[in-house]
Amino acid sequence: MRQIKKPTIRDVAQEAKVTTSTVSRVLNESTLVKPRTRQKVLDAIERLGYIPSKTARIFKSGKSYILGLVIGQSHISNIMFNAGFQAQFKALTEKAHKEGYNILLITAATADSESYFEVIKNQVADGFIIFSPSQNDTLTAMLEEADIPYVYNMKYSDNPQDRYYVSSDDVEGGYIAGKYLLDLNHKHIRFVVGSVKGGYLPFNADRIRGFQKALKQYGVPFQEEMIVKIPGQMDESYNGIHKLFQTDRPTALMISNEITTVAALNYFFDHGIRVPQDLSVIGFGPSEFFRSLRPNLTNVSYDLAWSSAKLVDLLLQRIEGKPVTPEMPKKPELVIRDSTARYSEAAPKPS
Amino acid sequence: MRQIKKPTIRDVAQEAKVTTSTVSRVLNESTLVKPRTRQKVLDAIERLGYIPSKTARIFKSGKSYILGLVIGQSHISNIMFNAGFQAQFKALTEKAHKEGYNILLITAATADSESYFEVIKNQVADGFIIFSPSQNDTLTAMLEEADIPYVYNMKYSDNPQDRYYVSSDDVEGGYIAGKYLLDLNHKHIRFVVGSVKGGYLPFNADRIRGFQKALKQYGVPFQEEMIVKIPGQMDESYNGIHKLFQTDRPTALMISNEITTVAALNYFFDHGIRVPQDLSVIGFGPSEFFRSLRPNLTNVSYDLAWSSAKLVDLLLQRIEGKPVTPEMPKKPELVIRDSTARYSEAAPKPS
DNA sequence: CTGTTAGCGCATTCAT
DNA sequence: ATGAATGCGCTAACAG
Repeated sequence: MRQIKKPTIRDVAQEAKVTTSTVSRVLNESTLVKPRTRQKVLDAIERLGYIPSKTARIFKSGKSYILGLVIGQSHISNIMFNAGFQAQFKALTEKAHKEGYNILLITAATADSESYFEVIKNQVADGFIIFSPSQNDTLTAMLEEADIPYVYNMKYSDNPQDRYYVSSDDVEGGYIAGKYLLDLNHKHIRFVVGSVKGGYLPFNADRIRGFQKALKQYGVPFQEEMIVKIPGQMDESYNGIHKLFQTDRPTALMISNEITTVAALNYFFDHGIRVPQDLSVIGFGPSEFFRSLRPNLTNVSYDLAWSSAKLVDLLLQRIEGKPVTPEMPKKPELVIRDSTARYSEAAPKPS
Repeated sequence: MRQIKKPTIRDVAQEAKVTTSTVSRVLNESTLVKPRTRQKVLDAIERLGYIPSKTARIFKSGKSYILGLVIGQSHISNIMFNAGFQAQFKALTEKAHKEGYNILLITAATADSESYFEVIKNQVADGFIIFSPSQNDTLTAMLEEADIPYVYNMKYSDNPQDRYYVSSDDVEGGYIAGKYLLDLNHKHIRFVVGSVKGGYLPFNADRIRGFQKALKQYGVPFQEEMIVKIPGQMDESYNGIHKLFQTDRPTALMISNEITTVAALNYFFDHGIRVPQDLSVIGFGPSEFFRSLRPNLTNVSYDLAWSSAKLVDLLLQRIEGKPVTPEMPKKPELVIRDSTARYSEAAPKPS
């Protein structure tokens, strides 16, 4: 029954008593193949169980209809359980499939330019969606040099030339969160963010900037200790929150990472800190996620489905060599739920 | 600076004043290329910015080092936010990368055999990891016929010949959960499971079987209403739990799906049903997930990292044509945490 | 140690 | 409407 070797287009041609050209024509639904010959070929294909070699087709056409999604290996564990990543990932794959592409998941050993480029250049894909490495200037240069289409999932440079990304307005995000808390009379606010090698990811830097803008507007002086760096994994976050609350008792918290948010809520649950009675909490990320938490969390809501779809569009434009139409960053919205309350001195304080 | 066309191995050969064979040899670090020529070639490569065509290499070698992960499009939304899937997915990609493979995410329009086969056969991948479609007998036959290496993520057949999967012992899972609740004096138990087209997924059927075994052992008669079918998405689950608790007040719940578990906990939070005081709850899935819930959930713990790695091993064995060594299903363990308590009449009942 | 030759499976000229 | 011939980029067998 089974062939020793998989049948090729030649076997089909022979079986159908035609040439490979004809077979190729019926495969590609070419114009004008006589119905009779066409049927002969189809029969032969059926009889042999012939499947055209995708590999050869890619080789010939130069198009794989594959989009590479590049992530640093060290990030993958953390990132995979992050609600924002999940939302992006889902939107990315759905959009890609809608456009006839599949997603190839690529991980680099580390999150630096060299490691990224090393894996990217050896991959079969028409273009790459890159989850930004720690530094990406050299990576960008290398990709340009090699003429490889790419897009980044976030703002990756301050050079206005570098506009191959779709972002949200993160300054606005930090601003509306801060402003809302200040409106609620909070002054003792802490902004919990992740940190990479002591610095901030660009979007966190922007959010902090927005937060500072709100503070200034309300005449509250910014102090360094308002920014609290806590790692983004569950246990480390829990410990980080613990450490914070041993020395400090803010009345409001902004948390830039979803996993840290869950860890914080768990910590508050475990230690009888009531949200929002004792503490107001604002999260950042996809709204559906915060809606599934208890208490329902007030959050700065990002439309990741939208930005992910735009990102794929952008990449496809680059692949097709079309001029790229940059997208305006979408403003995030504040969704007010049950985790934020007005601060007053009279409010019960945790012991 | 940039070439009109990407340089090929021929361009390099010309530039280095050697033949393509020699270039190929240095690319493949072949034995015995004179250091001097080797350096000449390397220089030429550097000068031209040459990158070997992965596509051509795949075409030649027939090996892509890509593993296809096949999911029904209708499932992808639900599956992506499911803790068990995430854990599998993460473990799968990490293991694949460790073995030098990348994961290509493939979605089929629907979850039936024809749709699955249609996308699979047109993909470039050395083998496929298939998240089981609703019915897979014909799919399996077609894959065998086409000589495509595949494995399923779960038991997909009762034919002992069909052993291309790695599973856990789900009968045991249902059994230990039921037994523990019975030990705690619960009799009014409900087992919440998903359902597909009115039937159960094989692993749920097994878990139910295990539950029945426990009941029998304790002399508690099984009744149909002990099994509650609730869809696996967040909102539908919430509504399903709501509906259940309007007509029924079990003292203990086993929940076969992680999202449904979260939805249920949210419902209990919203309606003042205390866990475990008013209701004991047992979840099924990866332990880390249930540990991140509040209250900390007692759960039947599956080692998805282990089974996923084994699954990749199995697939690689098939790809390499090695005889397949089937793996014994691993027994899940009951991890007792804070969501289960002994039942006594005196216990406070919700109003 | 290096060059010559052939061919992987397919699509695409160019003839007929 | 179909066949014959060519080549995509690379590797490998065979010479030399």
